[in-house]
Amino acid sequence: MSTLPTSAAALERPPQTAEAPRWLSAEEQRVWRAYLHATTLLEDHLDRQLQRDAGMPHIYYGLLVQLGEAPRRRLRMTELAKNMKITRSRLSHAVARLEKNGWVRREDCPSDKRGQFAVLTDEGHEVLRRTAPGHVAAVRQALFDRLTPEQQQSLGEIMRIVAEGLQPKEAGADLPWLR
Amino acid sequence: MSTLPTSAAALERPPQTAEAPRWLSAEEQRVWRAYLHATTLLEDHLDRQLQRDAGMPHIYYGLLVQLGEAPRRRLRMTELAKNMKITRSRLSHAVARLEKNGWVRREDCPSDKRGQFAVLTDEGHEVLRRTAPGHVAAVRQALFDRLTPEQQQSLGEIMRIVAEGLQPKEAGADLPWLR
DNA sequence: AGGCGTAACTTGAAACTTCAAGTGATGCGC
DNA sequence: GCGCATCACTTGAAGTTTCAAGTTACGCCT
Repeated sequence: MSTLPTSAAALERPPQTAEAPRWLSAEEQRVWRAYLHATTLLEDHLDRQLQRDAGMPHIYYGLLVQLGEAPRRRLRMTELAKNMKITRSRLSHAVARLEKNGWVRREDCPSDKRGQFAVLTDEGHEVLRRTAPGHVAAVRQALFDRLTPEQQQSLGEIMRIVAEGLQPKEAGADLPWLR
Repeated sequence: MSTLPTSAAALERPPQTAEAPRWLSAEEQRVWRAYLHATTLLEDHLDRQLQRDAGMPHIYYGLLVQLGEAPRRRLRMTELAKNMKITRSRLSHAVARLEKNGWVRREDCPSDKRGQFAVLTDEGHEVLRRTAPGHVAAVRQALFDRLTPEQQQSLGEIMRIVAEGLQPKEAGADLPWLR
């Protein structure tokens, strides 16, 4: 296909900029706005809740959770970034901050000298233990308590589909989505 | 109630920290993780799309859209912040940046000297006109094209419920949620 | 063994957000 | 018409994220 003459190529690629854009219908707009409102409000809500009760934003808390669930409470940086859907750069800065707090420690990977483990410290584990109940309560109150079981299930399906669609096509390949 | 003896008060307020926290079930966790993954990936995706094609992050784009839809292409700062579910402070900084780009202009409110209007400039309108099709396409591709009509409807309902729950209880009152 | 493309991770600066404090205006009670 | 609590908005600093560029190590190819 890429070897076709340019004129044919131009024909087969109807310039998207010239196509009449398919605007969102009134109903689609309502859905999209609701999505934006709900996600902004919820993120904001949980950020404040955790900043207040645990001294860190929501995503940092998520990092500790990941580490807490991992074997030996440690994860390679790239692995952790992948689990949390964030860039390595962002993770580097975040771990640096968590390290200053004494909640995470870095360890060299013995088998690959480029590699680093992020390890949950005992202090980190303790923070998690202390603040997890409050956080779960906040999530329940804002989300689960307001939805019927059917809605919860539906939400799960929808979110899986969306996440799936935005993720790398390849399974075991490298991580093209990580910048 | 607040005048009861402390012992009774202690009784009537079963210390929430002592209650056995209702952890998320395995299924609830799956839903919650899917939600977090999808929302992070989508936000990231749209931020990149708009940064690339319009030179601004998603939320700044949203501000322009709001202004574009408003009568006389202008909105009071507080109104705009409320529509977008962000704090006034954040909006102040954002508008300052958009002003530098020449996409928004501030105007004094004649009837209330404290007030400011954010006004969409012609350049701002032009940017919107030029980049809207691409953005709609991105939203469709990431979200609507992947969902059945039933799922779209369900998503709308769910998100309305969640947003509703996180918003100020009072209708016409002031804006307690704005910090 | 020596290159060389790439992987894993970090860094610094610029952009953005949050937080607390600050500036004037408003309007209401007296 | 004078306080004074509140409102509308801004500001600066500290914290976080992005972006591009950097460092070191790995693995493969010859």
